[in-house]
Parts: sequence; C-alpha cells; structure tokens
Amino acid sequence: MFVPEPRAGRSPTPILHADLDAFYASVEQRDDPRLRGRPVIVGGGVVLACSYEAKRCGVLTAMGGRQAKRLCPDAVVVPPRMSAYSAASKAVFAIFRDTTPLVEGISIDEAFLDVGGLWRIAGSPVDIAAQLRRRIRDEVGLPITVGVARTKFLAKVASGVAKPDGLLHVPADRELQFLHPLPVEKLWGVGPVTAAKLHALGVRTVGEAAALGEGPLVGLVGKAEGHKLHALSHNRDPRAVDPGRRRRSIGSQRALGRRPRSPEELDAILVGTVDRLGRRLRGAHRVCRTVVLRLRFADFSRATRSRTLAAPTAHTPTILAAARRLLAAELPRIAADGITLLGLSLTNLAPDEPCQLTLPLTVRDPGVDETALDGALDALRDRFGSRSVTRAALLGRDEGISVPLLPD
DNA sequence: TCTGGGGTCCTAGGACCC
DNA sequence: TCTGGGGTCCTAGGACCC
Repeated sequence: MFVPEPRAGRSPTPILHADLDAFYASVEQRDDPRLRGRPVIVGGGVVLACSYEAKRCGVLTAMGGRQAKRLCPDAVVVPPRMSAYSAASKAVFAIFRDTTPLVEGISIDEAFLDVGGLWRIAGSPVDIAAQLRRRIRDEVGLPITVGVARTKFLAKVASGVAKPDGLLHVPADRELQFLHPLPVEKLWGVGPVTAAKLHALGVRTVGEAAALGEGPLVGLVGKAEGHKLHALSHNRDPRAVDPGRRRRSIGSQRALGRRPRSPEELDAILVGTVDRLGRRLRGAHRVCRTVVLRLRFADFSRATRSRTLAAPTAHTPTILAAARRLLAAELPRIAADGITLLGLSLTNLAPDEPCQLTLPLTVRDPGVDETALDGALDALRDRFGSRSVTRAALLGRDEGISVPLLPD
C-alpha cells in the first residue's frame, strides 16, 4: 500500500471508489456457509459471477457454463437470486450515504464517494475508507475493495489493483509513478479492439500511451475517445462525483437459442418484455420517448431499429404498438436468417411530470355546442381524473381546455 | 466454448430549418 | 436558379463497462 501522507486542511485525495468483490458469489457464500472457501459460480448457461476461488482456476465472468465447469470441476454452480443481491446492494448503498451525501452509483456493486469535505468530522479519506470497509463487513457481511485517489479514474484503477478485499491509496505526489507502469488496458475505454490497435504500435503500458501524444491517439480511435485516452494517461480527469446522475435508458433482452421462432412466439416475448419495462419505467416515475428493438441473428450479427414517439409515455399499449411495428418490419429477415436474441430498450427518458396539453378550442365561439363540449370534458375527466381536466384561459386569447397528459 | 443481461457514450449520415 | 454554413433531431451501428 502506498503510504498516506495526510496534510492539514482539505485532503488532496478525496475520492473513494468502492467496489464489492465478486458480488453475487460473495452474497451466496455469506448466505450459505457450506460455500465459503469453495469455488462458486453464479449462473447456469453462462457465468454471471464467480468467487475468487473459481477465478483462480481461470473462470471468468461471461464465460460459457460448460467451459467453466471444465476449468473448475469442483465449482458449486448456483442459480442467481437477484432479489438477494438487490437487497444487499441497498444495504451497502445506505452505508455509503451514511458516510457522505456525495455518492454516485455506477452499478449494483460499485460507487464513487466524495469525502473531501469530511476531513475534520471523520478523519482522512484513508481513515474513512478503512471504516467503510469495516462497516460493510460487519453490518452486511460482504468484502469490499476501496481505492482512494485525487481523481475518479485513479480511484477506480486503485481499487482494481487492490482487489480482492483491499484498500489502496494513491497519494497526489505519486500518481504517475503508480499509473504509468500499468498495462494500457487499465485505461477506461481501452477494450480488446483499442488494445489491439495500441499493441500494433508497440504501446503496452499507460506510460507509453501517454508518451504517444494526443495526435496519434486521435488518429487511432477518433476525436473524443483519443482526447479522453490522452487525458487519462496523464491522469487528467476533471469529472466530479455526481450524486444526481440519472439513468438514460432501461432495457430488457432475451437470448433465444438457435431453434426457429414463429412470429406469434416472438410477439408473446415482446408483450412480456414491454410489460416488464413499462412497470419498471412507471416504478421509476419516468417516461420514455424512443423505443429501440434489438435483434441478433443466427450468425450473431446484430441490428437495432428505433422509433421516436411524438410524446413521452410510460403507457404499455403505446410502447407495445411501436415495438410491434418495428418487429413486423424485420419479420422477413428473421424468417430468412433466424433470430437468437430479442430485446427492447427505452431511451430518451424524462421525469413523468404531467405534460400540459391545451386544446385550442374557442369556448366563446358562438359555434361551440356547450352540451357536446361538457360531454367531451366529462369523457376526458373519466380518462384522466376529475381534477386533471379544466377549462383554462389561453394567454391573451380566448379560452381553451387544459388537459395534463399523464402517463398511463 | 459457439457467446447473458444490464447499461453508457460516440460516430456518422440524412432530414430539416434558418 | 444556384449557392453556403450552422444547428438540431433522428436513426443505425459500434466499442466498451460491469
């Protein structure tokens, strides 16, 4: 561990990246003592998560189940229990928020915490990180690794290096010494494709990428990505911990295997998917405006088809109608090529605050049939609720009728 | 080994408007 | 009739992350 060097006043390294270790597998080992110390694989056909004992045999997340079992014949395979993981995650995040209000959740098992303002109250960031790890161990029963650094990026790299069940602080004056010897794959945004391009230029470490300069990086991976890579390789990361980050899309997908599927079968899957997503959307008090259909064919090529609606909605039949139109247009290709995955994403999310629609109806117009108008208003009140539909004055003009369009 | 399910962000072309 | 540039929105695809 790098030696922390606390200074007076505000800490120079205020960001924590906290990451639960082998999360799903750790929950299983916590809840079933027989699994402790043994290789555990969560998932069936594919490895969703595995314990460190299984990782030591070479088992990796997303690996096929058969291969995992071959690498690690002693592994115990358990089906996922999503509700248990969700409950554990909530308990851990409650401790995060009890530590500092500045918590930015990244996923079910990972978050950034800004503890810069807590120096006087709770001690140095390293003290806070150590206490956080103790509390999560004692109160939730799970191991967690924490990286402490001046930037988000470096805190995340630090936790990755310290895993499992570790704590690593990178002091402000040791940042590049720590970062530059690491493999380029540690940079956010360097996956298999970019890594291969960098390797072809002889670049294997973060330091070598930094020495390459921004121009060649931009030439290699494009403007935005190249600029980001260059900045990160010099540990320039101005992003603040943002507790207000909102989800930008929700989605659901299903692998279908290789056997042929009839249009009726696909429609049934689509109905179930839209129903689930609509429920999640309304549960989150959001509406969506764009419906994206995801397809994967028998040769594993992929396609997406999207439709943007005239108005945001969380109304299941509206979303389903859009999804069905998208699917119908692809049925010929599906029949020809075979389908192996069907999914749907809802994007362009917004809060579901009521949207005010004012009908440009001139009530004072002598041509208006007041009896018919009252009937129409009552029908709208039945649909949207009695207090939602009111006659309203149009600014500087005649009267109109105001109808808040509520999702669902 | 034929490859899950949940996401984010970026690029690029075309339509459309000013 | 032909011309230019800027901006926004929509759609499709791709890389990447956990």
